[in-house]
Amino acid sequence: MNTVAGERETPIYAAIAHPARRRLLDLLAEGDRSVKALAAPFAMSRPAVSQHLKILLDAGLVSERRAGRERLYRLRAERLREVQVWLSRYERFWHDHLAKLGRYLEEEP
Amino acid sequence: MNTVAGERETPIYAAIAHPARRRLLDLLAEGDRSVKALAAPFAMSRPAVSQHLKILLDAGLVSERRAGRERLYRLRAERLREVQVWLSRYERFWHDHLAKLGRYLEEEP
DNA sequence: TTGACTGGTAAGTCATAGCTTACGTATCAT
DNA sequence: ATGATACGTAAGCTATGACTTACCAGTCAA
Repeated sequence: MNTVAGERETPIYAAIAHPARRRLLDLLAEGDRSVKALAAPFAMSRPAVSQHLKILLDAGLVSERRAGRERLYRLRAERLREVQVWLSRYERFWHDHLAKLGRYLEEEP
Repeated sequence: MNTVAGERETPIYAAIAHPARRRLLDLLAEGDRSVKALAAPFAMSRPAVSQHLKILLDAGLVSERRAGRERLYRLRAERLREVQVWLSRYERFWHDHLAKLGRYLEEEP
């Protein structure tokens, strides 16, 4: 059993694994929002939403600034690019018809 | 506190949240592999890899077929498209940044 | 048939994710 | 100054994710 080298973990994939956090990002894509505004559509408590926001914050997917007694969260979508880059290695599987044909020929010798 | 409607959860995001499972997909992108071959690069036990494979299987990201005493796993990359579609809503954020950067560089030679 | 492989699954442990309520702090309005 | 608002965080609970070892069944080779 050999070890996989350079296994440094990105918190981004775990951050977007939860549907509530993806929804939060979706809301923030429309513009900066306060915690209250972000929590409104959810059935869960506001502290729960705060905890989700912290996870997004730690992953660098959002930033926060204070405005009076509110805290406004802002989307940092650039961090999602890492995921897109990883996904791009698989694009050929649904874009490239030749690849499909190649795989078909492989399974039918 | 209103409820978010239609909160149907996809197992795909959770499936790709674990680095070992992303690595397994990466390995399978090179071609079909037996469990033994897939487990080789990992420090964890083979049953652990089997359990990861089951999660990928349940998410529809891989399929399995039997060949003698081996089980060959095959990538089903099309299922990743769902993630790419979600990500595409954020592409403009870094495309905008790049466009701005490009214009800035043109103005300041 | 016997023994070596391949690989799934059960059982058990440990850590942590995800929620709740309770509380503290800063800000604003009156 | 007082009370209401916005929010973070601590504490505690439960469920589950991620591993391990032990065991089982199926396949192949001698």
